[in-house]
Amino acid sequence: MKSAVSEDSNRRQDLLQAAARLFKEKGYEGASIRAISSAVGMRCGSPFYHFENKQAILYAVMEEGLRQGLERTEAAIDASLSAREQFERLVRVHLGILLEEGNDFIPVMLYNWGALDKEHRLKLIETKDRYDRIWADMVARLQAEGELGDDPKIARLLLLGAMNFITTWYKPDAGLSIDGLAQQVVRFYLR
Amino acid sequence: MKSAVSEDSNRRQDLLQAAARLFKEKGYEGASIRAISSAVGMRCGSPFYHFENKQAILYAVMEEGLRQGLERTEAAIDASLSAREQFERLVRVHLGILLEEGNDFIPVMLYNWGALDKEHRLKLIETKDRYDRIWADMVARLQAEGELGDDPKIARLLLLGAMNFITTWYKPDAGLSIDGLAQQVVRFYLR
DNA sequence: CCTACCGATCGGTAGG
DNA sequence: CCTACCGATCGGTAGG
Repeated sequence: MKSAVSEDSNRRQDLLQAAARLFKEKGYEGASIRAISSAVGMRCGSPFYHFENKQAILYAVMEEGLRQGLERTEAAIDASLSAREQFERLVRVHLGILLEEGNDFIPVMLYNWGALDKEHRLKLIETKDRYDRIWADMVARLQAEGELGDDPKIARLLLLGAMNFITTWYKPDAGLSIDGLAQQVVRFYLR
Repeated sequence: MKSAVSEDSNRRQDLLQAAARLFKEKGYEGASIRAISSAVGMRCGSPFYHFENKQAILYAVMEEGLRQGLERTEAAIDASLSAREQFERLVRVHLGILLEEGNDFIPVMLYNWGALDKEHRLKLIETKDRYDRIWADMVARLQAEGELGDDPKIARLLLLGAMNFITTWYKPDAGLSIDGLAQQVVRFYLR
């Protein structure tokens, strides 16, 4: 008897992981189905047993990223924490989502959003909004303590933008840990 | 008799502009030579009269961006300004380089750096470093007045990252001018 | 999931 | 800069 997670879904997950890594490295158009297939030891026709087409793979990568990211982020919320403590946690979790090994899903979403079909985009917006709301609340708490500039939308966008852009230059082996980076980010914004 | 700027270089410039716009919109791999050609009314073989290959177009786009950007940025430096005034000017210029219509060169560089050949990349690093030095000096001045977090490298990267990421969501027609945005950025960082 | 294959499109070239 | 073309690669499919 097979386990609850069937071998089929294992292979599907393998494809998703490989696709995420390659989409992040080379972009959606730059990563071919052949490259994704051979990264998991398949032939170039086989991914279409798991996904309808290449767009569906891109969509699944982003959906998986949002699912994982929202789960981790919501798990980091604790009403008993001070604003500063809560901020420290959210920053650390967000940087983990962006930079930890194997976490290529959200970077793919950030930098290949324009490659996704409009209909697929609409299906993700609701989840993205839940994300944004968490950060909007966080910014509101910090502003209530006089900690950030006064336009809440700009504050949120600049804050997240600064973190999101780290994806483009961060190298795991350059002597700067994600924990260290998270501390620096917090110290930069909350003095 | 022809003018100093020959028609040849006009067509080359047209190609560069169209390539920058399409690379920004669709990414390097997503924008075909055919699309770039037809955007300027050429046939698909003609760009190779002006450029050796597609990589050379990408390189030329980035080089043009750096050239224009550095020129504007250096022109904005004025030793008689206060740190805050200097910061306001640099932010405005940087946002202009990123967001003004027709300024697609630097965004292409920021988001397609990985698509450029290693040898080409090396040839641009010197100019990029001049850019970074200007901002490093700016950050040092602000820190000397106690205005930013204390790690200079992180401060520079987060500051520029927050601005650079604006490229991914800014829409010129959404009621937020670049001037207004620049003011918000300054107010966010220097309270 | 593989084999064998398809039409379309790609970057690039020769010759004018 | 166009015409006409090339080999390579692409996403995707039928049949098993």
